[in-house]
Amino acid sequence: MTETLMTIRQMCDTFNVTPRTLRFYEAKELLFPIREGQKRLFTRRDRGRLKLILRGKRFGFSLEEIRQLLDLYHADDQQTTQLAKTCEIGELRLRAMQAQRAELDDAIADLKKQLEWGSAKLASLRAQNVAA
Amino acid sequence: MTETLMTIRQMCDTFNVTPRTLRFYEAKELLFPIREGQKRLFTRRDRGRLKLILRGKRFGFSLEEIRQLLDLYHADDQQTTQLAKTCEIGELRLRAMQAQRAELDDAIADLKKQLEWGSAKLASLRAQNVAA
DNA sequence: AGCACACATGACGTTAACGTAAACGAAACG
DNA sequence: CGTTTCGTTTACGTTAACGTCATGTGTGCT
Repeated sequence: MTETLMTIRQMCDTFNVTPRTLRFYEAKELLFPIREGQKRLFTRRDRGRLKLILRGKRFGFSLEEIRQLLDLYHADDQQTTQLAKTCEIGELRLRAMQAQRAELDDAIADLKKQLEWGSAKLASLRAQNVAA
Repeated sequence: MTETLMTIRQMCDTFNVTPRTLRFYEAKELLFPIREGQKRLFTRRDRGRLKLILRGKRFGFSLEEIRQLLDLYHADDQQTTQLAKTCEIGELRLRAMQAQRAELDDAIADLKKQLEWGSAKLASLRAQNVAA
């Protein structure tokens, strides 16, 4: 069975982050480990959130933005109004991401073209070198 | 005719950036405006580079990474070895971008799913409210 | 008891990408 | 000629996301 509670070290090993990072996320209210005396114990919920945090970061979302998204992902107990608001945020974020994907596609195409040009140029330069 | 040289203010208005930004980019050797006395005058080449800089930034590329890409984009006068190196950087960057695109697609799919779930939940909540 | 070890809490340091303020030169305008 | 208007340099301030001590505490071995 996957232990239901994990120490800070187990978390670090599992997700490859430092203790400092986990404490920082707690301070920023992204995680809510329970306390056993002085020590932190991370729940299954915390692990779920951390997974999403790390993915969010890979796209350059700020921690603050991620916090808003997390609210959306855990909206089970929210009131209607609150849920509506978080959905709205999610829609905005979705559009932003789609726009970003479009731009990314553009940039990829551009870069590809440049690389082809570069290869061609390289080929011609090498040909010259051989000739000389 | 598009003026071949632009003042810092014209640049700012055209690209929606601050003078500080342009001076900063010059200090970082991303732009090379010529000097008329004390003042900067930006060339067509600077405008091209700035456009690419701004696009790069939208993907979270650091200015340093962007500088390397710019070298690739303006490699006409490079030596073979240098060109080969910049091409290599470009290839790496391309793979990174493609990977990022894949992750972005994943995240978009996830978010879409969550939003559908949210809408459904909202609908059922509203139905309850009407019933009550 | 003595000691290592895991964890905790400050609090200051770091990097990137500018913002912002001070202090000055040149030019254009009334 | 005085003063806005642009522009310049120098330099310190700022935010995000942690890193890196310094210092303190509770726990389990031996």
